[in-house]
Amino acid sequence: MQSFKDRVLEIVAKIPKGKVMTYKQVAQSAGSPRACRVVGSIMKSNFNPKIPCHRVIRIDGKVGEYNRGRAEKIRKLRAEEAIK
DNA sequence: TAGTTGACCGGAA
DNA sequence: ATTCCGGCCAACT
Repeated sequence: MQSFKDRVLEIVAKIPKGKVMTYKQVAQSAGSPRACRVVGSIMKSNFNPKIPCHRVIRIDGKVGEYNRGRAEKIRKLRAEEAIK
């Protein structure tokens, strides 16, 4: 039995290149569509290169926050053509 | 065990 | 259009 945290990490790690998922979408895929806040908290607590958290953005299309800086996150997304 | 926190979302002013 | 407030749920202390 994996915790919600592990499940979210697994889903985020499965996000294909050039694709982006919203926090809510990830939370829903993890089993709790209303735990969008928890998803963010999980990521900052489990940041590792296997988890492309820069592909997880807000539902509004904004990048949200990032442990290394939003500019860096946006740059990566643009490099993958995941966003405008 | 209970309380606080938060990389969010949605609605209201 | 932007800004404020409340809610929701899991992790952390």
